[in-house]
Amino acid sequence: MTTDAVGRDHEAVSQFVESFAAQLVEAGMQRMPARIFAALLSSDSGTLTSAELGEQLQVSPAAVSGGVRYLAQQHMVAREREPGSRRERYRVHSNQWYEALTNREAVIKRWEHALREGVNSLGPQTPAGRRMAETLAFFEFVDGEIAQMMERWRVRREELFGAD
Amino acid sequence: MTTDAVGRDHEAVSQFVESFAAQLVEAGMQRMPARIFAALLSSDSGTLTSAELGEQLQVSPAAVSGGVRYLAQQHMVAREREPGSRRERYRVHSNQWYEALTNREAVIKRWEHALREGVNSLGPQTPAGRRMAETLAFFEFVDGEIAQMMERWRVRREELFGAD
DNA sequence: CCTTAACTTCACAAGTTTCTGAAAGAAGCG
DNA sequence: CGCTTCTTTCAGAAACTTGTGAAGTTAAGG
Repeated sequence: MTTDAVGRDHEAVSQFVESFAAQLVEAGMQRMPARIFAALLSSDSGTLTSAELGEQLQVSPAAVSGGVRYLAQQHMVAREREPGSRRERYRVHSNQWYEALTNREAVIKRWEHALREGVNSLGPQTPAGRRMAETLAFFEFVDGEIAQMMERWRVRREELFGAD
Repeated sequence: MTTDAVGRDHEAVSQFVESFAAQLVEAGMQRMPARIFAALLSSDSGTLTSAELGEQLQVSPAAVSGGVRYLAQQHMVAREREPGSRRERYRVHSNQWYEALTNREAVIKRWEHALREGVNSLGPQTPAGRRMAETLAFFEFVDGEIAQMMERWRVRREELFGAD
């Protein structure tokens, strides 16, 4: 097993990056953002520069740029400028990225909006309209529940891993 | 507004179907399954035949076949054979399809598996390994919470809409 | 058991997405 | 203020996806 000075098994890490990225793709994320994100996740510092990403993933600077833009929009990574350099570095917030995952706030709101439209188009007293109203109620319910769940997770997390 | 005998506004319904489908697409679903699903959702009986779907969505039987196969695999629709006919009909279970949505059982399990691999590849005592272990714990937590949440929803649903 | 209606599969064409190289755009540093 | 280094934008090529028509399969009903 080929390891570097700090004992990192590049081969195994790269394999993990690709397989985790594949899961993200399956869940609907675009390939390049997924690979970039997985690479960041498996870096010890949680940060990588654009050049490091390009190197590790064997892609052009343009691809990194595009992928990072998407991730930043989704609040899954933060961009930081290294002081005194034109180098940008991208960071995954260890204990916050998966909160972003469940924080589908915007997505859920859009669904709720579409469903409300549906209830109106179909008529609230039609069978289809009633089905839709029920679904809408479900999303409203889930919305509130998720917030509470994340609260419980923060408590739990502290128990398991100590203060943040 | 053009309506049929039972007062359905085809124009408005079709518009809803397309806009709801668009939301599903945005959330990662393929276009054809999304459109088929939205059409089923907005039908009063909750069922449509292959021919009806093709007609309403203006697509070939082959496209319907492919889309339905996907939806059936995801347990979002059930196939029923009309007795005494070669006609198949597809049904959305009004109060169960969105449970399927949250029932990402298989997806979550695969993520957990990938993360476990990650912890091993990176080493549980490395910073990256620890980050991954924390994420894994999060998914395990969510897994259990969702089950409880759905239980609460069933109670809530009964309050709101009566027994099923 | 043959006919026929219905669904499925498959090869391919059209459309879309994704990545690249090249050029343009910022920003540190002399 | 201009040189240099890094990032972004953009047009186009390559790869992938998606939907179609046509052929193939299944099963009802005579």
